[in-house]
Amino acid sequence: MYSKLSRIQDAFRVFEEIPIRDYTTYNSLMCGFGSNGFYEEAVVIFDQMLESDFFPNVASISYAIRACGELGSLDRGSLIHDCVIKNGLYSDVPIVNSLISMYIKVGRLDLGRQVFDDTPKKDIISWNSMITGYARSGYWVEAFELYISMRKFENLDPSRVTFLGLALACGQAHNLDLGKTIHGYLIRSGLMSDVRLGTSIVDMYSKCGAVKFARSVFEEDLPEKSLISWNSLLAGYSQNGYNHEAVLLFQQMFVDANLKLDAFTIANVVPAYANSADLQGVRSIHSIIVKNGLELDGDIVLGTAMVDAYGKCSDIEAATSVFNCIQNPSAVTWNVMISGYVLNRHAEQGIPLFLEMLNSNVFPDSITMVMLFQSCGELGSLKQGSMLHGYCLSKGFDSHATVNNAMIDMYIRCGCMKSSQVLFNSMPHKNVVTWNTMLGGYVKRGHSAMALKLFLCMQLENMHKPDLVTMISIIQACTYISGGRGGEMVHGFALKLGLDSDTLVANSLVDAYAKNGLIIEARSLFDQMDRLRDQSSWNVMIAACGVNGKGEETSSLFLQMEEDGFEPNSITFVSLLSSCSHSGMINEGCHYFDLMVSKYGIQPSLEHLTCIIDMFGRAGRLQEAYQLIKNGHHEGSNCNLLSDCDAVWRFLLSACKTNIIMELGKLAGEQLSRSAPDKCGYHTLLSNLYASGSKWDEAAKVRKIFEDGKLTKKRGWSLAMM
DNA sequence: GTAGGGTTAG
Repeated sequence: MYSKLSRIQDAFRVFEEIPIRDYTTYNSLMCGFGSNGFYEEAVVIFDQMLESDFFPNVASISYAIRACGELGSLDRGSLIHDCVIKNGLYSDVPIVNSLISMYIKVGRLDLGRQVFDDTPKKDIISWNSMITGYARSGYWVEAFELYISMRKFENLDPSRVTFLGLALACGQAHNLDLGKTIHGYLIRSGLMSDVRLGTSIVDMYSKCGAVKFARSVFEEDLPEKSLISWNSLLAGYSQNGYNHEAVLLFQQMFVDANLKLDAFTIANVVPAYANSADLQGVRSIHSIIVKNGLELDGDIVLGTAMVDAYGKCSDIEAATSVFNCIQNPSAVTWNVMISGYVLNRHAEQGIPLFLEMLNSNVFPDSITMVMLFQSCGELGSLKQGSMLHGYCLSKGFDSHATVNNAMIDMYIRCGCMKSSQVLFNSMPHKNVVTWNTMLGGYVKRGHSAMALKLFLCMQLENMHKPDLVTMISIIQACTYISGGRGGEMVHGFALKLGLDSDTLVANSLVDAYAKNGLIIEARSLFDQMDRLRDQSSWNVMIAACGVNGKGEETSSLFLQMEEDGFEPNSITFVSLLSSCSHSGMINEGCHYFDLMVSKYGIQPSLEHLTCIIDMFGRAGRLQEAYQLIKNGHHEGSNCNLLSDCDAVWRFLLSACKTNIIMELGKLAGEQLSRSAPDKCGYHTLLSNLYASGSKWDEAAKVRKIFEDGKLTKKRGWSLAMM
């Protein structure tokens, strides 16, 4: 009685007090433990039973097998399996079914299949368990083969559960065609009115990325919707990048009084907020979690999603604090935490966190390695990266293509092209990302010719079709090869590969033509783009005019851009300002700067300010640039670039040197000596400024301070070493 | 006594 009321402690107390026990006592207690999730306890009772006078009967054995499956305990499960064989229970179908299910739950599909093949008697449950087992792991071929055998050789009719399994197989394998067939069959047989089956079809379409179909099934085919139906559609939106739709659906669910949202709902909507970098949204979800009494620590998936969300929204403190709340972080939790640190410019936390992870006995997976290589690459830490490379070899992670790709990227970022090449050449199973990483690496490091050579190899090998990412890298490579015809060449590639109608590719091509000085070709391609144009296209075209000295064309482009409904962004103004600077259009430049701040409310960035300095510098009117920035338009903002940003001062100082403007240069030098005394770069700049103005004494003085500084440092080191 | 729809990282 107590067991059925979920008051398992009381049940156990009563059990302890019963002096004379029989099968029913043991079985009902095991059943009680099992159905309340106390599998460990169920197994303990089973052990006690073995020691007692009552040998377990079929019911107790099947309870015990189930408990082993839930616990993931292969060893215990196999022991009971032996016991089943010894006692001649192999002809009991439910026992055999429990064994199949247990092996599948502990992740041993092969052993489950062995039992399935060996057993003389099977029923629909045996077939369904095996089909669902394959389906969960995405082995749709095996799942369907079994289904066909079942119909053909056993003449068994499929049940609803069979179709749940088959729909799941299609979803896991992203097999949309087969999924549609199943859907059609369910409609014809009138089974779609079953909420579970209908929901499994929504889920199948969601997993196949066909969210429109998922939505229409949800709306039209489901006469009755459960919370799971809603959650399945929400997952479909969220996982396929339909963030806005996911949020809207969630809000609809939130106001619907008949729905009591659960951890699945929340875990599904969180990535939608996270991927649109909506910190407010994530915070509101956090408060919903608290209000609904859903513990972040209680559901590891939800907790992990929250850590990830805060990380992606740049609130690393909140991410850390959620992470610290989680008692038993999973490997995924550790992974998202490491990733959060890398994203938020704290890559140095990667390795220490990894060591902590190992300490807490959570085994890292291939994604952990990918994250750690990212952090080493970000830090340029070749030493840590190489050590991690060794670790991967010893643990067998080097068999994962993604890990190898991350390693190649790490070596490239650490400036070690040789190692990345060796690794690349040694990889037996490359994928398109491998090629793209290596290609992109050559481009980033300025080895355009090598990139083109590799691109040729890729096509000769003919194993992996170049994709958009390949194309963008190749366009960039061609932008900087000599002869000026790189743009045409790469345009040819894009046409051949059928990638020319992609906006990103077309934008890069416009840029490539422009940088090769072919402004006419750039403009003509830009005009052809028509509906393909996005905001970035306009930015690229404006910049293209700028570098080719066509400053006057930018104003009309800017007007057209606004007419076409694209609002200029920060990058647009960088392009505009740099174009004005190249064409010596100071008045227009000032006008755009003013427009940017007052009309569009965009805070000037370092790039904008360097354009301004460059623009005035070219005319020898640096004092005005200084005034503009100083009096500028950033009053009231938190960040005053002139007092906070050394880079602006350094750029100003450097411009003063070129223009031999002593007073302002000195001012910039003094500012730098105050704000960045440890960085010696400014000494050189300042002494060069004095030297170019023939103020040799001052130049020498600055140099002396610089040399002395170095000397002190050296002395400090020798002292420390003694 | 056995099977049975949904969740996180790249």
